[in-house]
Amino acid sequence: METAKPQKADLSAQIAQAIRDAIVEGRMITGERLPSEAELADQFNVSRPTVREALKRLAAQSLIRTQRGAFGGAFVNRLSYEEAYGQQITTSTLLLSMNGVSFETACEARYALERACTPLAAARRTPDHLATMRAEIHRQGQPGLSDESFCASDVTFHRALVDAAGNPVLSYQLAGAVEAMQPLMNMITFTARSREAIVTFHTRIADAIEAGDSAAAETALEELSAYTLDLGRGVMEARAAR
Amino acid sequence: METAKPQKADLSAQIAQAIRDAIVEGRMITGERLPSEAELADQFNVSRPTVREALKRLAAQSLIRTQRGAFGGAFVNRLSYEEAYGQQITTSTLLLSMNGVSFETACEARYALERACTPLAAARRTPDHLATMRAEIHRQGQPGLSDESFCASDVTFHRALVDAAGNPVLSYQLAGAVEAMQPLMNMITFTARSREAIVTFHTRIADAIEAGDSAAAETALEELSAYTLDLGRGVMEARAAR
DNA sequence: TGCGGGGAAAATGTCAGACATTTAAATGTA
DNA sequence: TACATTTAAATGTCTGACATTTTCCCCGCA
Repeated sequence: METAKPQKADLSAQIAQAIRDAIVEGRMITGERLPSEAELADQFNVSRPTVREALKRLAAQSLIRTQRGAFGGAFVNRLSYEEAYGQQITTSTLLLSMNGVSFETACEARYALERACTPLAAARRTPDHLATMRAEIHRQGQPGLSDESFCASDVTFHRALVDAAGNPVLSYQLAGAVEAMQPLMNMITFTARSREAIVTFHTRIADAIEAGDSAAAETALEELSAYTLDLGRGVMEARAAR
Repeated sequence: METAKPQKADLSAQIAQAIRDAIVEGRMITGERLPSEAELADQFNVSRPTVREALKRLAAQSLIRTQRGAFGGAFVNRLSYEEAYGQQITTSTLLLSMNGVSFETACEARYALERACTPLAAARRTPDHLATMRAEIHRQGQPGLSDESFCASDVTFHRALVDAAGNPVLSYQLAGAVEAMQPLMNMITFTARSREAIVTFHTRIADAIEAGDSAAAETALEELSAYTLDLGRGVMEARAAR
C-alpha cells in the first residue's frame, strides 16, 4: 500500500516527484525545511543515497536549496527571476539546437513576441532603458566590432526593449526567445552595409519608444524582422549551395 | 591541477556543470553515449555516488536519459517539445506563485504574448484549430460547468489559438504564460453573466481568426484582456476587504 | 544449417555503513 | 557580559557489496 503511487520508475524519481508535487501544490511553502535525508529515507523506506539522488533532481530545478551544518538541510527555494531566466534560456537554446529549428521559425517567434512588448514599452520606458538602447546602438556602429560582439550587443538592445515594458513576467518569457536566437544569429556574417541598416532600424525603434509612439515602433520592428529574415535566408542558401 | 576548474560547490554540481557545458556547446551530440558511471568516476576522480548525483541533476533537466542493462548507460537526450513544454509550465507556475506576482502583471503578460500570435494564427489556422476553439466555446456555454472546468476549457481554447499560429517555438513560449495563469484564474468565481461575456469574446476571436481578420481578433483579445483584468481586480479587492 | 535457450557480461539501481566537513547552538570561562 | 570552546546535527563523500536489467554470444538440438 505504501508504494502504490505511480507505475514503475526509479525510486529516486518517484520520491522527487512526490516532493515536487508537495511543493507545487503548496503543501510545502517557500523557506520551509524538508525532513533530513535520514528521516526522508526512513519515511520512504529507501536508503540515504536514493534520497540524495531525489534531492539533487529537485535542486537541479531550483526547487530546493541545501545548507550544510547543524540545522541545515534542504529548504524549499523561492524561485528567483534570475534562476528562472537561466533555466528558460538553457531550455530554449537546447530546444532550438536539438530540434533543428529553422532560422525562419525562431526568428518569426522572436519578433512576434517582441512586438507584443512594444505598446507597454512605449508607455513605460524609463530613461535608463533608453540609455541602454542608445548605448548599444552606438556600439553597433563602431567599425572594429566583431560579428559576435555585434550579436551580443543586439541581444542587449532587444532585452532593454523588452525590459522597458516593465513587466517581469514578460521579461522572463522573452529571455528565452531572445537569447536562444544568438547561436543562430552568430552564423550570420554582418557586412558593413547590413550593420548600418540594422542600426537604422534600431534607431527608429528607440526613437519611437522614446516618443511613446507604439505604432511606429511596431512598424520598425516588423521591418527589422523582415530584414533579418532575409539575411538569414541568404546565409542558409549559401550553406545549402556548398 | 586537476581540480582547478570552478570556485567551490558540490562536486556533483561541478561535474553536472561540466557535462552540461559539453552538451550545450555541442561537444556531445544527441544520442551520444556518456562514459559509464565507473569511468566518469575515474575521470573526475570521485566516487560513483557522486557521479550518479550529477547524472540525476542532468536527468532532471531532460538533458540525458539513462538505460539499464548491458550497453545501457546515459545518453544525451533530444529535448522534445513535450518535455520542454512541461518544464516551461512548471517553472512559470512556480515563478508566479512564489514571487507573489499580481493578477494584473500575469494577465498583462499573457494577453500581450497572445496578441503576438493573432496575425500568424489568422493567416495559418487550420480547420482543426478552429474546431477545437468552437468545441471549447460550446463547452463554456454549458450550464452545469464548474469554475475549474471552465478555466481548463479556457486554457484549451487559448492554446488552440496559439497553436494556430503554426510556430512550435511560439507554442512552447506561450505554454508557460497560458498554463501558469490557471491557478490565478481559478480564484475567480465566474457568474453566469461573466461566462456569457467571455463566450462572446471567444466567439468574436474565433470568427475573426476564421475570417483571417487579424485586426478584429486583436481587438477582441484586447477587450477580453481588459474584461478579465476587471474580473480579477474585483476578486482581489474582495479579498483585501476581508 | 538454422534456431532457440541459457549463461555471461556490462551496465545501472539500491543498500549499508563509515568518515569528513560544515555550521549553529549550547556551554563554559574570563 | 562577551568571547572562546565544545558539541551535535546535518550534509558531503567514499567504499564495497548486491540486485536487476538487458544485450550479446555460444552451445546444443532439430
